[in-house]
This record gives sequence, structure tokens and C-alpha cells, in this order.
Amino acid sequence: MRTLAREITEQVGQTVTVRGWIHKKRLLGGLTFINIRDRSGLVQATFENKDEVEKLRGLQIGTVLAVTGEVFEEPRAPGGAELRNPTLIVEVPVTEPPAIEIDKPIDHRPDSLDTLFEHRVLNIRNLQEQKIFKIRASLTRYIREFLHENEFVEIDTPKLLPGATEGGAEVFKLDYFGKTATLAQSPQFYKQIMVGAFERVYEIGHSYRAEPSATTRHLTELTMLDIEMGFVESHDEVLDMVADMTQAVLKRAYEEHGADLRSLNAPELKLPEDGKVPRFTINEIHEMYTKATNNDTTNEKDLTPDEERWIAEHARKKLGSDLVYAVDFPAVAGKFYHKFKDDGTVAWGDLLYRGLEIATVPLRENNYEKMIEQMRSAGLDVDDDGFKHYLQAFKYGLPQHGGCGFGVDRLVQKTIGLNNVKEATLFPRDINRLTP
RNA sequence: GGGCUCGUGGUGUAGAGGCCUAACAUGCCUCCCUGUCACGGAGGAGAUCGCCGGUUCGAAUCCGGUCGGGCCCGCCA
Repeated sequence: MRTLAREITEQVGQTVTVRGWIHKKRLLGGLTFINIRDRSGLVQATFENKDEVEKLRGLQIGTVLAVTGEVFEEPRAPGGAELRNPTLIVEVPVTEPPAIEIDKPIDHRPDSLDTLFEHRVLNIRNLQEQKIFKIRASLTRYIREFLHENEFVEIDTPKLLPGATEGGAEVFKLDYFGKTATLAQSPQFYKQIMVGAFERVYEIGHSYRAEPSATTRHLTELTMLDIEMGFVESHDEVLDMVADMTQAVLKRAYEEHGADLRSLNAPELKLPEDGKVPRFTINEIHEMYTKATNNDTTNEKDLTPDEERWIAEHARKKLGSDLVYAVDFPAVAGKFYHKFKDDGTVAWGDLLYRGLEIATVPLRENNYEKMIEQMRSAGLDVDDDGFKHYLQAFKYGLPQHGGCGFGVDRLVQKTIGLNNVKEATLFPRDINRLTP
């Protein structure tokens, strides 16, 4: 029967067996301290018997042990209890010293990131590092729970596709039994198709972008939350749903992971008191930014990264919100499946979180004839096989709908305050890295 | 795709023409230490300074190339 590290305070006076990894050895002559790490945390064992300690000679951090001994209440021990004079069994000896020091905080400076990822297998055993990915796991769990409560159905769509029909980002091509296949750059078509069945759907999955972007916010394999909801009355309804979800998820993360977030030096969470995420049109932001900085951006079709940071700072300082929407992009920025408005804009909002775009939240065109028209004017061949099944969904009845593509890696990055999106990813893939 | 930067023991850094037979911290090895928790103390091993070429009496240091990182822009989540 195995006892977990966090449970031993309730087992004082009993003999228990703890199994885990050696996390730290401290030899003080007649007394030896060993910290054992398991999934629940650390527990300390003390040894006066030199023969027991001698079993560990030549064995390194990471050695897998079973330690059996009596639990004593001990205020000097971390956690208030410890195992005294236990017997230990080496289950998996480790003789090679780890290439990096796993019991110490890992340096996340940009120049060190390559080393960090090269040694990720060991680095992820660091307790501080593990917090990032436990928070990440919670964030996606909160998202799932929120969407489940709002009657969204989770779906999984193919990542292997016959061709690049969606347009926009560069795609990866690969051999598929003699044919050329591509990796999905998003679940765009499939989630829209699924609106025709379930009304409300979402997917948390990988998307692949072959963009040669070497920045702190790009991955070639990214985790996206894709949401699509049918029977919406307006673009506002979609914007509100995504804003409500994001706020609920962040509030919960700060409630349930407050201590972890503080220890990772995460920024304090600021959300609008009335629950309404501030919105500005692209033109408003261009004008405000141009006025404030004397950099004329009024002719840009999108926000520049500096504008994103500027409006985020404005929203945080003046409006008390880490979240802000940029809405009403110029029509030229839209794609063929977007809903265009009469005023020369497209019903599309970008959700910015602490200065970074984390989601695009557009309304879709749902009218079959209009779709055909918009595809033709985008220069697409509507008879292409890649569009056949997609257009079927429209032909056979698709209600007005909208949704979002939401960067999960970026959400984690910005929640914790990491400089690089790769730090929020277990095994990041970028233009230069395909391992581990 | 464009621009700017950085490569020194396992890891993180210092050194910026000769003081370098390359320094410091940490990790590793040996020994001492009964309340450590970044334990402490003594000693030891470990680097042809990314690679190739050039300048120079002399190159870790200057120049060119190359390979590998990082950051920014474009584009995007």
C-alpha cells in the first residue's frame, strides 16, 4: 500500500511506504536528509543508519525508491512530518548525473531556452516547471467545463487533409500513400459543418502552420480551442460568449492556482467589474494610437504588435481590464467565409489578452448563394473537391453562426506571464526545433 | 522572407589582443559534519573558448565565411 507525500501528515505514528524519485540528498555526517518526490509533492526522510544511506552511494537525483518507515510529527521538517530511519529499496537506480539541475528553478531567459528544451525531459521534473503545466491542464479543464455547461459538444476533426483550401497560412505537405496531403491549419471547415448537426461545438486540438515565423509568439504546432455556435442573433452574441468564457476561466485559475501563479510571478488579474470586456474598433485604436505615439497607423489593415501592446496597456490602466476586443476589421482583412457588413468592415473581433492576440472571433456567412459569390470573388474554384463537402453543409441548411479560434498556448503564456509561448508548451515545435 | 544580435568545463556566467598554463558559481567525485531545507567546510576531476580560414611576433579576444541559438518586423492563435 503506497502513501503519497501529501498524506503523511495524517499518518503520524504509523509505518508507511512512500514511493518516488530522489529529489535531494543532504548528508550531515551522522544524519542524512533525503527528499522524495512523487506526484503529490515532496516528503522528507531522515536516516541515522549509515548502512541504509550507503545503499544510495553512487546513485543520482532521479533514482526511483520505495521508502518504508514510521511517520513522526516534526515541526522542523517541511510539511510538519517526516519518515525516520526507514528502510529503502532502490527500484530504478540512476547512476548518470542529470545534465541540468532539476531541484533548482530553471532559468527562462531567452538565451537559455534552447538548453531548457534540449533537456526538457529532465527539466519537466522541476517542481516550478511542473506548475506551468498543471495550470495549463486546469485552464483547458475549465474551458471544457464552461462549454459543457453551455451545451457545446466536444468534437475531434481530421488533421490530415487532402489539400490547402482554407487559404491564409502556409500549410505542411506530406506524402499520403502516393498522394499529397496537408496538415490542418485549423478545424475551420469541420467545425462549421458540425454546426449543422449540433449547433454548438468546440474542439481543443493541434493545428499546423508552416509559417517561417521565428518569434516569441509562434509555434508550427499549436494548440487551438475552436468554438462554433449556431443560431446567433448578432456578432455581439459571439463576442460575449467568448469574453464570458475567458473571464470565467481566468477567475477560476486565479482562485484555484493563486499560490502557484504568485510563485511564478504572474501578473495580478484585472477584469472589468461589470463583466463587459471593453471594445474598440480597429479605426478607433489606430486613431488613439496615432494620437498618443505620433506613429501613423491609420492605413494599416490590422493592428501592429505595438498597437496591440499599447491598447492592452490602455485597457489595463484606464479601464482595469487585461482583456480588450478590437472589432470591425476592414473588409480587405476578411476571408471568403466571413460575414461582411454594409459599412465596409467584416464582423470580426480580435481578443487581446495582456497585449497579445489570443483569439479571433468572427461571424460567418451562412447563406449558400452568398458563400458561392464570396468564394468566386476571392478567386476560388467552387467546384474544387476540397470545397464539395463543406458547401454541402450550407446547401442543406446552416443557421447564422460564429465562433472563435483561440490560442491555448498563448492563453497559458500570458496568464503566467511567460515571455515566450514555447515556455507554455511541453515539447514545442518551431521553425528550428523538431525534438524532443 | 527582411533586419539586429549571441555561441567560453555538464549547466549558468566572467574575461574584449600578451597578465589565460582560461576565472567564478553550480553540478559531479573523495573526506569531515546529528536538523538540513540554495546546508556548511576541506580537497579533486572536468574546456583544444561552435567550426573553418585570415590578420598579427602573439587570437577566447580583431576580420571573413560557415553552422547553431535568440530577438524584432511581416503574417498569424
